[in-house]
Formats: sequence, C-alpha cells, structure tokens
Amino acid sequence: MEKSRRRSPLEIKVTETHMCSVDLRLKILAKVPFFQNLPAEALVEINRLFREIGFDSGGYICLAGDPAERLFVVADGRVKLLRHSLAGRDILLDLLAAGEFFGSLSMGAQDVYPDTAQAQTAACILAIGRESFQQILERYPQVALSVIEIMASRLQAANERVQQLTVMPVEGRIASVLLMLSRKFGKPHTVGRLIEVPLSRDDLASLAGTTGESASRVMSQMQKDGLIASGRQWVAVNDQAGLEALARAEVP
Amino acid sequence: MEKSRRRSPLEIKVTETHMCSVDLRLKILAKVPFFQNLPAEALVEINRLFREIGFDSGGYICLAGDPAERLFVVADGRVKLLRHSLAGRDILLDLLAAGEFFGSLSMGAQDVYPDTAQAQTAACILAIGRESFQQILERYPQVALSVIEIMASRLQAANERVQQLTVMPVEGRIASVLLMLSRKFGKPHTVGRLIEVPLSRDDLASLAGTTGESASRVMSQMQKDGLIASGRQWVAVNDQAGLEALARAEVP
DNA sequence: GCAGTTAAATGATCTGCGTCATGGAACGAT
DNA sequence: ATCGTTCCATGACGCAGATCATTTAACTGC
Repeated sequence: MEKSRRRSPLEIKVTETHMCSVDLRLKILAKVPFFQNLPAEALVEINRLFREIGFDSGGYICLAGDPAERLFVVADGRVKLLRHSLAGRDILLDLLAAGEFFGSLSMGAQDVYPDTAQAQTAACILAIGRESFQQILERYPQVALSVIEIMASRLQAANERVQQLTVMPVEGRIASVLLMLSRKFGKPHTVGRLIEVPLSRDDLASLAGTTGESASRVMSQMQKDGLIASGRQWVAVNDQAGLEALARAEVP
Repeated sequence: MEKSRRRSPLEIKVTETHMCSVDLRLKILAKVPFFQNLPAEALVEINRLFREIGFDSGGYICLAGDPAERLFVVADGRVKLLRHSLAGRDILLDLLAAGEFFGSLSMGAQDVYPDTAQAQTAACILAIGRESFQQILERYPQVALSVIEIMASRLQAANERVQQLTVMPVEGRIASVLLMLSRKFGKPHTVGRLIEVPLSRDDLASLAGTTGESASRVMSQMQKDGLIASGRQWVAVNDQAGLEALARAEVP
C-alpha cells in the first residue's frame, strides 16, 4: 500500500473572467449534440443569437426559483447543477461538461429555473433567450428531436438514481457515482483514470446521497483495496471492474 | 377517533379484456397533451396509426430490457411504471392516468425499454410504432415542442424525488407521495379526497422509497391525527395542509 | 519560507428505520 | 356463511449510517 494522500494531479485552469474566442464559439456550437446535423449557415445564424458570459469558479449562472428566461450551453469548464433545501443542505443533481445545456426549456412564460447552476471551474457559458430557442426548435425540427432524445436519457439517468437511492447501500452508490464520473470526465493518467473535475468528498457525497464522512470512510477503504487513488479534491479510478462489482451489490 | 379499517369506497371497474370504443379513441387522443392543438383531420390520420390493446389488471404492457419498438398512450385505466432490481425488489417510478404516454421515445433503433409497464387496473392502451411516431414529430413540430415540455416536467419531478430521498425522513416522503397522488388521482368523496387507484401499502412504500411496514406505521399515525383515511387498497386525504407541513420537514 | 485556511481521515456515539415475526381484518370464491 | 388468501397493523430487535468531535494533511497567500 502506498501513501494515501498526495499532491493533486489535477491541472486547474486559472483563466480569469474566462471567455472563449469568437471562432471557438462556432466550434463549440457545432459540437453541441442537438446542433450537430445542422448546415453550416444555420449554425452561423444560430451563433448570432447566443450571448457569451464568463464565470469564475464558484460563480452562479442561474438560481433556482428565478424567472426562467434563458437557455444555457456550457462552452468551456464544468458546471454543477444543484438544488437547495430549506435546511441549507444542498444536493448535487448533475455535473455538466462542454456541449451540455441547462436552464429554461419550457415555453410557459411564467416558469422559473428548477435548479441552480454554479460554475465548478472557471467557465464560459453561451446563453440564448427562451423565445429565440423556441424559434430554432420550430425552424429546425431535427433539433427538437435531438432535444427529446437527450431529455429522455436524462430522465432515465434520474430514474436510475432514484432506484439506487432506494435499493443500494452507500458503498455501492459511491461506486456508481465514481464510475459515472469516470465515464464522463475520466482521462488516462499516471495515477489511474483521472476524473478531471475538482470534487470534494462533500460533492461526491451529495451526488451519492450521503454525508461527507461516509464518503470519506468508503473511499478510504476503496483506496486500501486499490480500487481508486484520491487526494484533496481529486479522484482517479484504478480498478473499474472492482467498482462495478460494488455497484452491483444491493442491500438485502 | 373512528374505526381504522373499513370497506373500500373504491369502485373498481371489472371490464374484462378492456377495450375502448372506436369513436372513444378519437376523444382520448384529442385529450392527450401533445395532440391537443392539432387540427381535427390530423387527429383522424394519427388515429389510424394507433393500435388498441386491452389489458387485465396486473398485465404487463412492456418489460424493461425488451427491444423498444413502440410508444404507448394510456386510453383508460391506470398504468404502473416500475423498475426491477436484481434482488427482486421492485421500485415504482410512476403511476400513469389516461392521456399519458410511455415506452419508446428515442429513435436509436437498438434501444430497449428502460422500465416495465404494468396495468394497475384493467386498461386500454393505444400503441404506435417508433418510426410512425417519429414521422408525426417531424410533420407536426408543435407536437415535438409539447413532448419536450412534458419530458422537462417529468425530469423535474424525478429530480424532486431524488432530493426527497436524500433529505427527507420516511414520514415526509409518504406525505409527499400522498399529496402527489391526491393532486393527480384525487376525487372528492364522503371519506375525504379519495385517491382513485387501488394501492397497497407496499405500492405506496415503493413510491416513497421505504418498506411496507414503515409505510403502514406512518400511515397509522396519520390516520390517528386525522390527516388521512385509509383501508385495504385505498387512501383518502383529509387534511392537505397537515400533510404539506409534514412534507416540508427535513431530517437535520 | 511560515501562518492561516480548508479538506480529509478517523474515532465515538446515537438513532431511524429495515428486518423478522405474529395476529387480525378485508376480500374473493365457492 | 365459511374458508383460504391477501393485506394490514404492530411489537421486538439490530445495524447501517448520520452526527459530533478531533487530529492531520494539503493548499493559499504573504
């Protein structure tokens, strides 16, 4: 067994008031799943409808409960989607990478954002007005079909999580969360498959529906068993099959 | 305090091999949220694409894991959307009323149904092929917009549930479930606002992410406090404000 | 470098609720 | 009615994991 805590292998960009270059925007938009099959000139036009906003790490992009008038696309950085509870205990719903969207999809004019979005790293966000996006949906039906597809897979993921919270013990849920993060944010690295998002034990706990202490205990054990490597604000997966075995275990 | 158990005020239709009349189908389709704003002749045409299937109570409409080739609309009856776990422990994701849809929305040809659908009462179901539905979406963009809207609200509901499972105690979760059911299936009745679905304690427990025994205990207490009335396979809400107070309580 | 701050590990304790077990009440069928 | 089945209520018990508290390690800014 090796030393448990070490220096972070995560390289965090410190770009202040993070902005992406004008031509980068087109490249980003072209990579957004639901704009993928559009002709180039449509993209150029759509690009004009987006406004670009930079956020420092920790900055709030939108707040749950605020009137929902825009839809956002992550151009660069990581965005945390979360929900506040009355007792101040926040729960993390999702982590978004470049190309993913959030914010207002519904056309009801009186709607509010259901969740808060917070920049987890410095981030560049593209924003579009609710009605502009609706025009795009009407003009390009294939975009609407893609959006439906994405919503369906998000709904499925949410239901999966409901199931996990109901039938799996903490260890299994943490394992599932780590596997999901590894799939989405993992990059090969000397320490293992490094999850390229700075995440505290509390963040992971919130994703798994438990407490920071429990997450810490479980992850210490995983580290001892050689399943993962981790330190302050970083995790890497070393034994995917091992984690999958834990993620399959149920409570009874 | 009154006697705790009584005869069921629920009237359950016993229509065998439940089918809905041909002209009823049009009325049903017109009430489906995403077909609501379509011209009459479009509805007639769409109606032709649907096939009608009757199910006895308890019958399986589709099974999680089967190749997903159709989309279903509930014409009459109640449908239970659920997920099996490896250990045999099922969890209830949703209860659907007439006008709601389920099944395959995604266009990927190789997809499978993510959840099982089971008739909770005798039910009449309208089914349409995956590709036929996609043609409708392409032909009538407004339908696609409605579908997006519905998916967004379902996703929000699922996220709400994740939050509840994380921060609320059993009592609060049962209260939330009862309120939700009362909103969706409640009808005024002498015993209170009666939830017009036959639901066992285990069903309610599964919706709240707990066990039948815990649900039973909590509901006994609620009954003593005059919040609800209930018996074998039925519940009625008597004090909505009281339940809402419980649904607001958190664990810390 | 050093001091101050924040995150992580880990131990000690306490409790909500899951599990197992039993008796009784409601319903369906004959 | 009566019987058998299913559903519900309720008690007893134990444990996973939340909570509280303390120490140690990693990062930040000066």
